[in-house]
Amino acid sequence: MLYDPLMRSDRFQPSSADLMAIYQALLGAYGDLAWWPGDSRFEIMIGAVLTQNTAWTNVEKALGQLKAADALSLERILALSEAELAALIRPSGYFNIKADRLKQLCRFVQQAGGEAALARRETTELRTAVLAVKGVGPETCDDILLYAFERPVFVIDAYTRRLLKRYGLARGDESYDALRLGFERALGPDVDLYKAYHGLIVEHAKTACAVKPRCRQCCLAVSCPQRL
DNA sequence: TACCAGGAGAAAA
DNA sequence: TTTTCTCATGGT
Repeated sequence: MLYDPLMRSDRFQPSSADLMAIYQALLGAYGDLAWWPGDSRFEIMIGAVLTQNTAWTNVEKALGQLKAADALSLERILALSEAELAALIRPSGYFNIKADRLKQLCRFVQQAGGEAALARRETTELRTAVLAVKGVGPETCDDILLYAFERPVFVIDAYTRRLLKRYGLARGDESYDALRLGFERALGPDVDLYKAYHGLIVEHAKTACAVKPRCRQCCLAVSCPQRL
């Protein structure tokens, strides 16, 4: 289903067939990826904040420094001063802001009774609560819900917007929730599919130009001369 | 040297 | 309500 460029509404109602065709094309190109990288639910949550507007390679450095300092835990992060935490996550960029955001997230988890208590919450209630944490926007929230808590919430990022635009399925400026709900309605609640789909989109964005320098529709790299 | 990367919140218009 | 600005390191 192609969108009507003259229709200025916030609607995004793709067909399941269109979205699955893109998924199958990406799956065929990159295979079944083990994604998101992270050894624990807590590490995934921390990584979701650290990766905000930042390349994952820089996040890996920051996570490595947290591990080396034995600081990758709720208790240790809350015990560190903001300056100490900022120094450890420096490679991820925006370290002062992210140090505050990590502490906000850890305080929220602690006040909620821990990860296990959060895991018992119903998905909509959990999403509302996580979104209310200062420094956690919709993408970071949904990274956490999908990959850390395994809830059927589709993650929308800048790559996903470009992908939809290049395939002519969306304008690309629709609201976050319009795009998220469009995926969820078309695909049905499927945690494993959502995880794999988002992972493939990101993988494609990182490698497409090298693999298919002449691709016209799907290459997501900003540096690609075909980008829209 | 300049641009970009798995955003989010505050300030300004 | 919408747009613009700010935060910042590391790779290309």
